[in-house]
Amino acid sequence: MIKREKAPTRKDVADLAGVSETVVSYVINNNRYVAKEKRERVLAAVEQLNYRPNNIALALKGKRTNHILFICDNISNEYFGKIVEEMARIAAESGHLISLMGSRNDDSFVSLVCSRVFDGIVISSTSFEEKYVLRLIDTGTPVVLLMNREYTKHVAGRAAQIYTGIHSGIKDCVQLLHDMGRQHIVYIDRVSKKRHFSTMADWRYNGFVTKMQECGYRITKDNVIVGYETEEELYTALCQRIREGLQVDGIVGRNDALACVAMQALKDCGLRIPEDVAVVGFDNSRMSSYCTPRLSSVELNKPAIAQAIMDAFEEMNQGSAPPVVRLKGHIVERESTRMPE
Amino acid sequence: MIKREKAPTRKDVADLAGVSETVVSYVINNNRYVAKEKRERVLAAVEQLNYRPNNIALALKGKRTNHILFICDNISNEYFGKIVEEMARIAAESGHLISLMGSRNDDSFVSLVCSRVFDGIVISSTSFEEKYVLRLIDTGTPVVLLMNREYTKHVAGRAAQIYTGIHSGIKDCVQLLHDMGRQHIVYIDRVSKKRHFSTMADWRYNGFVTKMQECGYRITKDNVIVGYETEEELYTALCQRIREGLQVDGIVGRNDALACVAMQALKDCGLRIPEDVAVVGFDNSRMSSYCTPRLSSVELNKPAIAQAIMDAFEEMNQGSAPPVVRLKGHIVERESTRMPE
DNA sequence: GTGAAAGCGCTAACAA
DNA sequence: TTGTTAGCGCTTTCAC
Repeated sequence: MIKREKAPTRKDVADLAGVSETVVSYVINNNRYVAKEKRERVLAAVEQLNYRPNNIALALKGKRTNHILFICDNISNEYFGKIVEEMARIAAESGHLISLMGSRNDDSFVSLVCSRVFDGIVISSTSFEEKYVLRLIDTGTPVVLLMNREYTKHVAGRAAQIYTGIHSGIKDCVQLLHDMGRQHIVYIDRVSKKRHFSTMADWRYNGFVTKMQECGYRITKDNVIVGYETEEELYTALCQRIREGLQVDGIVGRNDALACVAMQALKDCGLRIPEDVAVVGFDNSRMSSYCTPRLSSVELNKPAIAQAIMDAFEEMNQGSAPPVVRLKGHIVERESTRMPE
Repeated sequence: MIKREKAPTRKDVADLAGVSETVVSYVINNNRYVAKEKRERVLAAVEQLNYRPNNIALALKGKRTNHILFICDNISNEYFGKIVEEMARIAAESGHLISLMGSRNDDSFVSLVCSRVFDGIVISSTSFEEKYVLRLIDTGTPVVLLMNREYTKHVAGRAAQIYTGIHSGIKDCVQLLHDMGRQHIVYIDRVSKKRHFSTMADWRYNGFVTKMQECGYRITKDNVIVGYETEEELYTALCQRIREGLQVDGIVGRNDALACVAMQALKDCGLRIPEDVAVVGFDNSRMSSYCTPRLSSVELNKPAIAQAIMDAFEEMNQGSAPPVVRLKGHIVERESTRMPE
């Protein structure tokens, strides 16, 4: 029951300009010589009718759709929004639309995405299954992966891979706390309704464990807080564990929100930040400058990430092999790790 | 140079099942009687080839695209993300994709959106120009407007209108401060590179001014903080104005981030919150529970908004007139407005 | 109950 | 230099 008013078609333009549809096509695409005078008539008709080529018809013909899709875990995370904003800025001149979509781990979601046809798909999700990634790649659409996690060999060489700096970022956090002489460093892993546990395939978790070992720390189950479904639950559990004597003088949060929850728990247990416990978050989101104390946090280079994504699509469309890019982030230090004089 | 591997088409299915393409179509759409045995062969072929109808071809035929677009001002605002999440949850069973896109105020953006064809478009933007909204409506696509601002008569009846509770929410803020006996209530308006000034067409500004008058306050230029390009600039200016003796004992922030900036300025000027100045924000975003003191904030009913949007599309697709829906939010009170005993 | 054929808006051989 | 025409994958009369 969807009725659309008839947008002007190529035929309308042709009629108005008194030429054949083909000529219109040539003028629009600028790929054949057309008599100057006819060309001008066509352009005038285009102008007058406010004609725009129908993207859908183009897509059907196997042409570009001018639409790039960004699939993420959590659409309300400002990190993704910022990257998409940057991408949109870059894409504005090439005439691409960028849209952001939350992932769903099921066949019908993937089928829908496949059938809708995009010029490119970027995936930044720790939970989106690799088999689905492969199905997307199989459609022939250029795919860019933001490497939050490891993928198997099946993906290698078939999709662009951008290492955003997550791994080294988390390592920097551990280094920072290590440099402060902290002995009991604790990592706050994701909260998840599905009780999703991180493995070494997860690049944050991996970075933490790897760096801890490099720094000579021994890792026990007390070094990784995991298994809670909500932030409230995490808060409560944290308070309890602290009161029960959990040894902790440094915390690395998987993201800023979790770091903030941890800070809340610490403060409510009478611990001082950073004197008793130093805390670092991840994402450098707005809340890191608004919480108390202000939170040190890893800032990934979002403009560079966005640029790398767009460049990767460009290259792949030229026929090059999917590139692999390695970027780095840096810690923005604030009060939560800065000892008062 | 985009090459896609050939996805199975209706013809492949027909060949495999040994029937005509038409029969396949009938089976898929379930709109004609097909001999049971043939139907099963078709279904089997579909299964075997993992065939999915090509959405683009459907769209070209004027069918649904199963894709709804949400256009917003600021894609990294978690408010939009939450609404889209809810919409996606509702849409999962009807098989719709929802995607979020930042608006751009120019012809080419609108043309691109028009030509891409969506089943529905929701617009929540204070800056997206009405003429562009009208162009979108003119394509025949059902449009839902989230009423952050006023539109002219040209839009009325042609697009669904959802009043999210912004207007009453801001009024509630003023009421709350009024009830606390505050005399000098200040509204922090948006920061904007373009030095965009709010007018009475903006529903937050409008709500503030209206309610202030209803409560009998006199409004001077000191009651509206406006005209700064960045949050830093706002912070600096605020500090200076406070030191110069700005009269203020209540603040309403256009959003949580601005309220937080204001709190920072107040604290840094030695004022106590809420004793000296009570502060309310808007959006009830995560930062409102992480800042110090925790910020009271207006929570809009995002699940209800999402439901209203999806219902509106449903109705419009049934051929009903675009509905008008009025929702309400409520203030989540926290420390920033709660006087200690 | 089923199939042939037209056509959605567009591009790209191929002919003229 | 320009027009004719055959499709891209699909739906839907309209015959059979």
